[in-house]
Amino acid sequence: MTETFSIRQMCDAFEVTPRTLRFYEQKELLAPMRSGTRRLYTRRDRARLTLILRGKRFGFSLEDIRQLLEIYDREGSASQVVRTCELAKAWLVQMEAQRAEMGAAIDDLRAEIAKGAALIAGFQQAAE
Amino acid sequence: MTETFSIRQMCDAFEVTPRTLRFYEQKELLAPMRSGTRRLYTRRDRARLTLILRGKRFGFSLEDIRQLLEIYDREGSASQVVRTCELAKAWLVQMEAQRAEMGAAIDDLRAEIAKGAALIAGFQQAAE
DNA sequence: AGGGGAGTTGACGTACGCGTCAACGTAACG
DNA sequence: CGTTACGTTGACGCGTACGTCAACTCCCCT
Repeated sequence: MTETFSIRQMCDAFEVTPRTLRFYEQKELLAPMRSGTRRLYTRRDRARLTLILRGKRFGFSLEDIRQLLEIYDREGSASQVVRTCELAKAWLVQMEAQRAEMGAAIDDLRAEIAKGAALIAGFQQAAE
Repeated sequence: MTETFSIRQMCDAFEVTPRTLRFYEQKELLAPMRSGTRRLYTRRDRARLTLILRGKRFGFSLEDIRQLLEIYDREGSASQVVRTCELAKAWLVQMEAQRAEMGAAIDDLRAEIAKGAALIAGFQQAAE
């Protein structure tokens, strides 16, 4: 039931190269099991990789993402959980700010498109 | 009234180094005027730099951003404007997708924080 | 005239995120 | 038993985005 993936299956599923997966492992973002020397990726590894690729799309560094992943690793003492929770809240603030800025950028771009559309309409009018 | 900035004033205003501004210029993201050999940054350059730094925060490459900046450069023939407008719309789709994904990531993180808070509440209960 | 301070152009160095070999292991198939 | 396929560990290379000198030019000020 713990369906495991080979490195190739992971690559096909997530559109990354083996090099990338090994690199993430070296950077301690992933820690797949081994069957002999071969890597076996579990559901947990797939969840982590999803978060890694998502983080990258937002422009976070792998080191940033490594911190973030710790938040999703439910383990540790009470004080550890408290610390992690604080860290998570800090991330939340960051991400909400970025989302807001993205909204502003989208509005700007929309306005620019509207200006362009108006220009085009002008051209067509002139051509009639 | 075309208040221009020296390179140092730009750096202080945007928290970047001279090297960064010269690098952006070399990559044709900026094209400040010159007074002799010295760079003079106009309002237009400041607007562009704002867009550049914003784009970087979203994880876009400088080459991506160079494309984006063309959209904000209102100049050219009818067909040029049409082409630019199409490009802008493609960007809009991309950015809206990224914003949506950011929303999902934020929700995930919020849920994780809630789980942590529940755990902490449990610890406190046990300590009473 | 001399000395600062700000700016300029190379040129080399560096951190990050992988790409790309080479050389080897090993499990399976005919 | 050979070979074919898949996987492994180094090790070096490369593109991006700058940092960090060095060496020189201006311009201003006393």
